[in-house]
Amino acid sequence: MKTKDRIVTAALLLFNEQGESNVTTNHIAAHLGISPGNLYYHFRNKNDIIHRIFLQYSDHLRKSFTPTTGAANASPAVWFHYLDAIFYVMWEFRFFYANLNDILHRDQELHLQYLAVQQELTVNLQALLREMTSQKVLAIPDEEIEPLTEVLRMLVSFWISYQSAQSLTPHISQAVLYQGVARVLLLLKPYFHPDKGLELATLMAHYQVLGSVPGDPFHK
Amino acid sequence: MKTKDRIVTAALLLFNEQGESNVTTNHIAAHLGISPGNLYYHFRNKNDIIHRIFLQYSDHLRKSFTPTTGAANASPAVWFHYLDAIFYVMWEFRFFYANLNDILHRDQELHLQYLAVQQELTVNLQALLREMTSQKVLAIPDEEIEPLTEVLRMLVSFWISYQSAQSLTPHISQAVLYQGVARVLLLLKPYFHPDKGLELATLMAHYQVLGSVPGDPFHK
Amino acid sequence: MKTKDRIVTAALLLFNEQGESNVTTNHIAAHLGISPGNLYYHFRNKNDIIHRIFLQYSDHLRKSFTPTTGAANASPAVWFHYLDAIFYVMWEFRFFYANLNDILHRDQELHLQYLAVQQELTVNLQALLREMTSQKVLAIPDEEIEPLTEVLRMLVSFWISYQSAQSLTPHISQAVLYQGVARVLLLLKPYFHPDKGLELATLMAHYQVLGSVPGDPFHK
Amino acid sequence: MKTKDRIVTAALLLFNEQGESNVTTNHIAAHLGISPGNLYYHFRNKNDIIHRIFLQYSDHLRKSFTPTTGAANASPAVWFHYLDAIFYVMWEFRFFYANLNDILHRDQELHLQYLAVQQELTVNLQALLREMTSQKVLAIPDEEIEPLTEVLRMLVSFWISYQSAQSLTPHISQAVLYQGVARVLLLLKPYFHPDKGLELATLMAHYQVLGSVPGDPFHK
DNA sequence: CATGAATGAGTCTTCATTCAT
DNA sequence: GATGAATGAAGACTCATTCAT
Repeated sequence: MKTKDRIVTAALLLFNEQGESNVTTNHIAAHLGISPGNLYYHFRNKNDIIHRIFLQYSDHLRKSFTPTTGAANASPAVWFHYLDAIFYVMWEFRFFYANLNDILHRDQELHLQYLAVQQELTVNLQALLREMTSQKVLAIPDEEIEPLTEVLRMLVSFWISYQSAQSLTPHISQAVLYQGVARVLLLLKPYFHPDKGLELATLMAHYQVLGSVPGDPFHK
Repeated sequence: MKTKDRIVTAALLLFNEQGESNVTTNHIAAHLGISPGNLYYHFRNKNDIIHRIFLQYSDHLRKSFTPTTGAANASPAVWFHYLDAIFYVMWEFRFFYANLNDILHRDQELHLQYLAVQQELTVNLQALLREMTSQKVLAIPDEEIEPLTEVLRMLVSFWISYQSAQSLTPHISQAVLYQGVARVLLLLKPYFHPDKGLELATLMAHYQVLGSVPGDPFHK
Repeated sequence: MKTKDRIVTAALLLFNEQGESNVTTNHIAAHLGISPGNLYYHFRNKNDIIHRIFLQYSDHLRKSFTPTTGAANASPAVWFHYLDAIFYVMWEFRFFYANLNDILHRDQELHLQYLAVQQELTVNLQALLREMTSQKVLAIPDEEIEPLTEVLRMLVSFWISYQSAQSLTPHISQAVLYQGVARVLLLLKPYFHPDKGLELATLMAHYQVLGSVPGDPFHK
Repeated sequence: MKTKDRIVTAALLLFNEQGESNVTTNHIAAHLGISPGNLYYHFRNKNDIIHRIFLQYSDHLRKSFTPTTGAANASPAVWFHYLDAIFYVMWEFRFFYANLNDILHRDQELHLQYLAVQQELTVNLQALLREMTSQKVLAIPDEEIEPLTEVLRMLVSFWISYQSAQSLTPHISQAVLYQGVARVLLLLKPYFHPDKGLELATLMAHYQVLGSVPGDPFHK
């Protein structure tokens, strides 16, 4: 692996473990056993590293949330796909969610890119909900689509922050993130078509189980 | 007003205006025209000031969310009271919501107090929802009370952070907070008893108007 | 002596001895046995210190070059005064002359102040030459007053740089500065009225002697 | 053109444009599209490049200021030649004049070469003035030849620095350099033989025109 | 109560230079 | 000849906190 990639990987690891603000460029360099100068050879500054990580993040988002049309959206398999994708991004880039505002307000360029990605997501999510409504999976009044997508985005974006505030340690476990995924379903539950009760129950059960792993295997 | 109180007031003002992390103890002292030493005579450290602010915060919360029992909970006046109280606390202590995790994870004692208050709130909120359900205002299945309160708490706790992330400036307007209050209603809407449609519509209209002040009078 | 003044004095000393660019804020602090933080308590940054020194510099200039009118300007005593003042400022702030452009182009505010002082000086110097011309001491054609003042200003401003370039060590001695003063007289010599030959010769002899001290007593 | 020469050419260009201290070895390499390692293959270090530029500089000087003997020195054509040569060297190596002391005191070997060239120049210049005096073009008392050559050298060596200090931008235009050439004539004017008034006036007019180009064509 | 000077560890960043390939 | 990754010492500056008066 190239040094440049090793830096990104190490930064992501340390950011996720210790919080972005507690990880200095010197920490990252020391962690890799390279000199600070070398790190600055590959990246102009710390924000530049975060930029690179953000690219990975938005790539994942774009790949995972390309909307499908038609009957596919009536299949639980597709629903699993989306919910798993939510979980994956939340976990892999949890430092980003945990320090969203610090990071965005320090770097306007990144903030603009973030807003662009959010805008795409909003459009896709609304299309998805409308499609599911027309597939008779959901029954969401048209005027509620918009506020609902907003609440859903907010839930996903700040679930980690919320959970971090609920716990004395800033670390979050995968289980806690699965609980967040389950909450997404909870918010949609009132709108689910009665016919789909069984499928919905299966989905919810799935993520509730994942969300209740007693001993978190990832952090002691 | 005593110096000690003036410090708390000034700190709250500056924190809300500029963000807690951007306000140093020297800023606060300079703002009041006192010496940093004097500030440290009254408070052991910066966290100690935040502690005092937090006391005001939790006092407000406790006063405002004491649950009522019986028919009172069927009255829109009471609902207004709660929603206005939510708004008030969000606005008055917005710096706290904007930097929740930074503040909590730096100071375990404060964090414990925060969790205690949240626990009280959770109990009260659940009682309120149950009471409203028994008053035939809402119809929330018992097993959904718990997750719903959690989502509501989360919505209120991170609405400011969410909105800050959506905007290029970290400043928050009152209008934006009223939109958050309106979202609380939105989440409850599916559970409202059909009979209460009119009252609900009035409530929602009220906060939507407040949330859509075109020119924000607080920040240009 | 207050710490703030001690910092200015130490900075001036070290700047003059080692060159402004070779003296860091940490050097200054270490030289005084104070912490870097303390230095930054008294001054916002390194330029701020230079600013303060520049104030002393321009104060001296303004005090020393207030022009006199009338017969006084025909007296050798007054000429000595001006030439000694030139020497004093060159010596006391030699670091400034030695690094003029680096310092000015790094700090626009200082640069503007510098230009303002230079403008004053130009006006005063031109008035002086005209006065001496009308007192029959000099005979400078009116159209040459302007370019001549410019050359004189330039000579004084860059004499130190010039001499530094001529020597393998960057240090300059007082003798070398006196040679600069003598050069000022040299440039004016062609314009001196024949009647004043004796006075001029005395003046020149005075500064030539000072400029030829064999062993420089100030630097080994 | 060989890489080694391309490096020298690029370095000179960038130094003149941006100032020697603002141009890193990496800048030069990047400007040429070569690697820093390659640059260091051809030159031991940054000073080594400056060394090479200095060779060009001194070659020009030596070629241009070889003194002529006899009647040739009474011809305005020769005077033009010398003054144009002064201009050419000032313009082509302006970075060197702008940072003379930084460059010399960093590199003793270069400094020694510089002093040697200056010594040659001094000898040649004095010979020239003496020759012109014996050709009845100038009338300089023998004891003033020496100090006058020194002032002239100083004027030429620091005219750029002086002008840079007078302007808020560090950039220098050709017009400004022509003004410097005109100042050389100004300093000699008092010594010019009355018979040569016409020729002198022509010369001065020539360089004054060049020195007063309104819109500087080289920098916007 | 109050002053304000002082501390010092820590942060990001730069750049001439080296070296294995 | 050339690449480009790597080094490391150094610099300016910040800020919560302490302490003598």
